Amino acid sequence: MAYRETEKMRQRKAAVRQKITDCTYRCVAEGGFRNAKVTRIARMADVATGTIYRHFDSKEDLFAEIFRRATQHEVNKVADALAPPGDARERLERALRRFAERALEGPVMAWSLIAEPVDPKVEKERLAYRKAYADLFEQAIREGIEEGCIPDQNTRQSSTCLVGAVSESLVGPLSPSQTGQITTDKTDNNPLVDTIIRFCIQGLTGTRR
Amino acid sequence: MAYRETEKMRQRKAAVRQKITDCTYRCVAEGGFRNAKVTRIARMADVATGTIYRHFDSKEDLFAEIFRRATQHEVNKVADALAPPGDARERLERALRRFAERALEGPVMAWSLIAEPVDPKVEKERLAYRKAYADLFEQAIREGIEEGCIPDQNTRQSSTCLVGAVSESLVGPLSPSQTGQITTDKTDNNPLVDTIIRFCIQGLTGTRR
DNA sequence: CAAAAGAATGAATCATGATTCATTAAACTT
DNA sequence: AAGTTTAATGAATCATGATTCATTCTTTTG
Repeated sequence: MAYRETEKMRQRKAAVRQKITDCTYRCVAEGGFRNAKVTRIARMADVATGTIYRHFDSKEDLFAEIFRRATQHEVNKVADALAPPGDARERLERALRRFAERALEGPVMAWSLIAEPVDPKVEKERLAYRKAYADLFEQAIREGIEEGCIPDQNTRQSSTCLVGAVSESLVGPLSPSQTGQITTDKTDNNPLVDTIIRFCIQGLTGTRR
Repeated sequence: MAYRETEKMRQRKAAVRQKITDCTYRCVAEGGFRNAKVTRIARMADVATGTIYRHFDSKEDLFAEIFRRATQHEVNKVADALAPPGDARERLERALRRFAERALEGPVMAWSLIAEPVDPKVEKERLAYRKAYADLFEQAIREGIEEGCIPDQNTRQSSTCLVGAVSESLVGPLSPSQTGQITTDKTDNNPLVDTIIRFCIQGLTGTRR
């Protein structure tokens, strides 16, 4: 017998793979999937282009993995914001705010996840992503209805309106090229976000705060 | 002297040009700008690919023209809906409904105009398009504020939220490939549209109808 | 260390589609 | 009808970028 994968090798391979995914993520965050050419990723990760194909069957597969990783992260953030105690309305407001702030911090990534055209395998991931958000918001709206602080309505459709209002307002206008035209101050008192949140909550509850 | 363009020729050229733009429009309506390859347009219009370059400097220019044509049409439709008498709230509701119905009738075109990534020259047209919508809605909101039927607010931002909520709800979910999964009944009593409109009006006015 | 196996390389190949341009056809003018 | 000018043609060329694969480098094992 002549060769068997050793632990050291396993780790080294994992490290390379990790570097590739990290660089892909960075490329996408910078300029969307359009911007993430295999050659560029390879250069950035300091490997040969062929190496990428040793770790992934195709660019599409690589992208799908990145997409999954990114969306899990985002959805978790929003889920976290929804978790703490409070009435449904408060919690929804918190979640929307988190969603909006995340989008403002990384508008290009947000746009890529929400709206950039992608290959079929990635589109499949996107469906799951949309569903995850819709489920989160829907659940909260439903709880609000039970609690009586939100009037009865089609929860799924409302949830979609929420995502639409926020994402279009924040990432739609400055979608592809023109980044950095929005004041991305880390502090969460961005008046734009406030306006959007108010619109959403009113759309949901039909009452002015 | 040897040659001077005659009326007949002028008309024939105009006809060819028209045929090219028509076919481009159809291609885009079917599958977005992605789908509108020069070769396909040429085949469809029954001209040689080179002929297209006799009428347009580049594909980008052709696209820009199509985009302009399409958006003028859409914006006019919405402006029409905004024109008839009524209080601002009624008129806004009518305009939003028109906007939504148009999007439902041609979801792919709507998506192309709103969200599909396009070349710089086309993106420039899109900015004008967005602005046209924003201006329309904004003006109506402002009138509503004066009339007292809409509370004071940032009219520009609210207007963006309107466009976002509607477009995401209608064309976002079924953006690229999967058309025809929505019940596109011509009758204007689509419950999905009703839900969205209600959400928007509430978001704007803060009152349940 | 030599043999064996896997990993990495990156130039070459393929695929897609826009654009060009030498050639042909058509339209005017006298 | 011959000469001149513009229009149309579509195969060839260019540009971009994904993918392959013969070759080279590393690791493992006896």
